[in-house]
Amino acid sequence: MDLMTRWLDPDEQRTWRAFLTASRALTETLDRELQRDAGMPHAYYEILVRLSEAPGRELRMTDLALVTGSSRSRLSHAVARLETAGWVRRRDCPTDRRGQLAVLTDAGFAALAAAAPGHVEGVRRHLFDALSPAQVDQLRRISESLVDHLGVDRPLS
Amino acid sequence: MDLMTRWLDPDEQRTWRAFLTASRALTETLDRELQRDAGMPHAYYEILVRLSEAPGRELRMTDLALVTGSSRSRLSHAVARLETAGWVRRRDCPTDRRGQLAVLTDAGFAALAAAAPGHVEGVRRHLFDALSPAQVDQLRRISESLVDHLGVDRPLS
DNA sequence: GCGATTTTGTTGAGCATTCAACTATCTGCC
DNA sequence: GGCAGATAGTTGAATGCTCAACAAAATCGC
Repeated sequence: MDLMTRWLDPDEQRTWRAFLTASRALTETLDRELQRDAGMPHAYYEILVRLSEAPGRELRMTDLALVTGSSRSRLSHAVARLETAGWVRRRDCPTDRRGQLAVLTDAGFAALAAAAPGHVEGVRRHLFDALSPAQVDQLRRISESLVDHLGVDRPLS
Repeated sequence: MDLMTRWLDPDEQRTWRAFLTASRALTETLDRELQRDAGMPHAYYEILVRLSEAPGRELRMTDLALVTGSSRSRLSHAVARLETAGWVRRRDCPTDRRGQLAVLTDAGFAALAAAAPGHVEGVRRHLFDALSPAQVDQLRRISESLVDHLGVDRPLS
């Protein structure tokens, strides 16, 4: 009955489980550190980062969802929360009356600036310090292959 | 003020963001597929897998938390849910009166058997089909380095 | 043995995410 | 111009996770 299923051989199994364990442990560790040190989950940090890099420090909700790899719904809830924190505000899009722009406030920029050094240090410690330069290069190629293959090009829902 | 911070250079930045996007997209895609096709999140699937591989199809809660990389609390909530689904039951540990054993039921095993082919196919399609054999090997080494480096050896909380 | 500490597992509150449903607006087409 | 369908964003309910607090039982140190 499983004649169609391309099961994983032991090597693949080992690779898959190691990858799962590593990526989960890494993201959870960084998420925990960020929550502890800056009072925000990693998803929110990413929103602030992307806004800080955008011209005018503002982005359309859909574009922000795209670059942060989240669904519209998730982003909508998240921005609502960031708005009550005073780190982001919304304004109407001038060219599309359906649209909303999320704008990074000065307080949001300050919160990001305060959080960044510790977080970057964490990324370096937990990821880059564990790998050789060749492995970092391999990881970039592998990740970019996966991103291409998965077609990460639209909001998740 | 940032003299101490080892910032990421552009290559590292690119690697980090690609990795983040890839691992998030991969896990979310598989999670969504599993939820759609088998009615369970990936975390629950993993619990069933690990129980199915254990002698007697049962494990101590702490050990199960360890191998699934979850906190005791998460596991406790999850097993409670799996118990109401009829896929797992609990029994007292005979050698430690504090302890609980999570036991995979026949219904749980059947649910796992039904879910596995589709999920494995998804892993192959979304992960292995995107990579060359050399890259798979690299990914294994990289992931194992990370796991070692992160010290994944105890429940998360 | 016995008190201090550790370990095991659960619980409840709060938060983040998902999913489906919904409104409002825009675009394409005739 | 006007209608059909697509797109933008929000909402609320349900689900899962985190964190801190807790009870019970085991272990350590003397």
